[in-house]
Amino acid sequence: MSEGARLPTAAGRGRRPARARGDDRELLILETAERLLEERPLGAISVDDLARGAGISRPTFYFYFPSKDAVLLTLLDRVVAEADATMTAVFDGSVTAPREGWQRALAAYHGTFRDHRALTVAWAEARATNAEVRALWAEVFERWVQRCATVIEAERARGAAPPGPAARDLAIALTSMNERVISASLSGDGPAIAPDDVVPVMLRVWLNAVYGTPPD
Amino acid sequence: MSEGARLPTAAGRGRRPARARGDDRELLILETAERLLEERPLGAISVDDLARGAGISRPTFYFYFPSKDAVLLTLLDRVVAEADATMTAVFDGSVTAPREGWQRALAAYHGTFRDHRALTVAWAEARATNAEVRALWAEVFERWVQRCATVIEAERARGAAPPGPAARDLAIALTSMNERVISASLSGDGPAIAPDDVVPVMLRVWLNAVYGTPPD
DNA sequence: CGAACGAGTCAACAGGGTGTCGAGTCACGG
DNA sequence: CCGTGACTCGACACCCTGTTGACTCGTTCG
Repeated sequence: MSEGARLPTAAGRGRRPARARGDDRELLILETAERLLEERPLGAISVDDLARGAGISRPTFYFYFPSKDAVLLTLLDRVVAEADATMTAVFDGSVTAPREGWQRALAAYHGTFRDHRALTVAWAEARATNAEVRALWAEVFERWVQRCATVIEAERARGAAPPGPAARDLAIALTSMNERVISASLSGDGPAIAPDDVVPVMLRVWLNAVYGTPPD
Repeated sequence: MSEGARLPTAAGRGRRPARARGDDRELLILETAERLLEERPLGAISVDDLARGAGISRPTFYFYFPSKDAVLLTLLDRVVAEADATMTAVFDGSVTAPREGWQRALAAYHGTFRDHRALTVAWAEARATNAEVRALWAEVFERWVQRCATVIEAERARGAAPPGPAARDLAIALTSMNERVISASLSGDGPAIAPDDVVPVMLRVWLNAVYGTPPD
């Protein structure tokens, strides 16, 4: 099917369409993966499904990716980049009140994952069995923890927050909460907080944990 | 191997050793599973491993359990029963101070899972792919949430705790934190809180979330 | 032009896992 | 001794993964 399409892409720019076909296929595989993940869990998607979805045979799939998980990893790298950008913007943005700063950070965190529901759920699933996925998550988690720990220490230093457990431990505990609460809310199994209440509830716990009775 | 063993068990009691052999085998499979889980993750254990570990062939395994996950489920049922017993004891026990009550509850929660590290990690892994495991966990989680929500409401009613987010939402958020923090601490991948600090840190977050600046 | 090359492609295979079927064995109770 | 029910497993059907080797087809270069 679609045999007639003979690299009409980027024709005007001329000069060597090298790997034009290949890039298309790669993209198609990624899109197929994202599409299939919307309708069923990662475990129910085979390499053959991805290959056929992209109009190629299974062996050809392996020409582009070393495994099914590698496709997921590529997809996740994008989300990670997006999340990092958002996170940096939020942490560097001007904060008038502490409450507002934390609120914005939590909303950004929540928003990023909510915008990629299927991917987030698949991520959680793959983390259980794939070491690379686990490592990628650990990396993201660690960055978030460090930023939060830094802020908590700053708040303590300027006397806005009382002393307490090691800032890092507190950050780990609270970030763990975020992760699990959001994951449960998105995957929909088990008791979960209603989507619209996720951020307010988390915010409340964060503020209490960092400041005791919250400011304002 | 061990062919010579000809049901010498329960010989004195006489009268039909019906299913004596079978019960042994079933037990042996469960023990094998628990033993193998100490040394490698669930995904790296095949039905054949379980069967050979119990000295039987793969088809015979299916006489006792419908699948590998069913073995895990049986193992988990025991832990759940134990956890429920502990939990009930803790919640019904006399509490002199609120702080002490929560501290005891969190320590019990943490202790139950720490005492079954391998099983807890396997549980988390299986939850990603198996609906029954997910359902069992949801049940346990829900019971814990309800008990906590009830206590939070009682504390608010008697004026010990200030109003805040729906008690149930707060309970879900905090229980989610427990789950993830303990799971990370036991599985050892990614940033985690040191084992001995898990309960103190969680306690601090719980008290702040429920009471604002904690009592005492 | 024609050989050489590299990207892209896939049928066929090897290997490992799951779950099932049917034909057994064996110890009792009638 | 003959059934019956617990128990056992060789062999099979299937599904999935990852690899191999041959093949097509543009491009490039002598």
